[in-house]
Amino acid sequence: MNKAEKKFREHLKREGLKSTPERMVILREVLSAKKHFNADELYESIHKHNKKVSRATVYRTIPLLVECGLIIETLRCQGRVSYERTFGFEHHDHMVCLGCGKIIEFKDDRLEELQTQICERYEFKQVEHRLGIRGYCKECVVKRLDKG
Amino acid sequence: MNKAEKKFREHLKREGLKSTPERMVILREVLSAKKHFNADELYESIHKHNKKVSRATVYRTIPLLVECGLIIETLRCQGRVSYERTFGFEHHDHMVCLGCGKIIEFKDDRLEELQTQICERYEFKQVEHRLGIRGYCKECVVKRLDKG
DNA sequence: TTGTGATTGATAGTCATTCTCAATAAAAAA
DNA sequence: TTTTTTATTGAGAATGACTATCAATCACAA
Repeated sequence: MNKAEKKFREHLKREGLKSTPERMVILREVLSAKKHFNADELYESIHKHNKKVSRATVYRTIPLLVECGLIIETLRCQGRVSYERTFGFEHHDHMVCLGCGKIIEFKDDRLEELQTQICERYEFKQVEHRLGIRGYCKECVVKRLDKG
Repeated sequence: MNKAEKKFREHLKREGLKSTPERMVILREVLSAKKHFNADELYESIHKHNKKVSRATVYRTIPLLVECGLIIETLRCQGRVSYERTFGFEHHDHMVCLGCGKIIEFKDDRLEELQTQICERYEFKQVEHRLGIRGYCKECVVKRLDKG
């Protein structure tokens, strides 16, 4: 049992919920998921490994993982909610290329500091923040120039 | 005919699209809309003024207004896309209170500058950016303390 | 072991949004 | 001014991501 599983089990117990095998399967899949994933991708990934967990169960488990702090909701892609792991990862932000859909992750301590100051200015107690920048990666900038 | 309408008409013409009365009605409503609105609110607002424009037309027109730079998509509220005017407004960002839903708008030039630098670092040509901070406003912080 | 209530699976339901298509209309061309 | 072209409309059907339902099962506390 790894740390993430332990964290999840404790969270479930604290909330008066049960640690079912399905929930553990989903967690395991999340821990090996690619960087950004949506509910459907997670469901399919589980099924690719011959684990039979219903789609509804996947959807139901996601908010539990979010509450537990193991994953967060991140950039929407094609209007769909997507998630990424937070367990063992540092907070970061994203640039999304409108051309090719590439996601560039970045972290800048100055940004973190500035956000903290801004929140203090408004006496706002921050829980989470997200910066999303949309535009064109360098490859697409070149491509768009070529196209005229 | 005001500047926004002129801008919209020119954009439509440039794109080989038509300036229909319905589109102008929708634009007028957008210009008098409250700060943040969703498609349904816009539709209802139009109907409150006895203007008969179909819901589908409202949905169809929104992306045109976005392309034209008159409105932008902004914070999602209850999973629904919401919009706000950009015409005649400065870019700003949002803090959303998880307690009461209040939206605090803010602008900080240091943030704008930093984002520009970050984009330069990655050679990313920025089209738009959004920072959303979620947490608790000072009233809700107090309320939550009271509750224990 | 028993009892309780959470959880599952699979499908029906929901709802914001988009699609369809015949009729209409904006605007360019004649 | 009239005709032509094609974009656009309205209204309801369709879509699809996500949630609700419910009988059966199961995790876990006693």
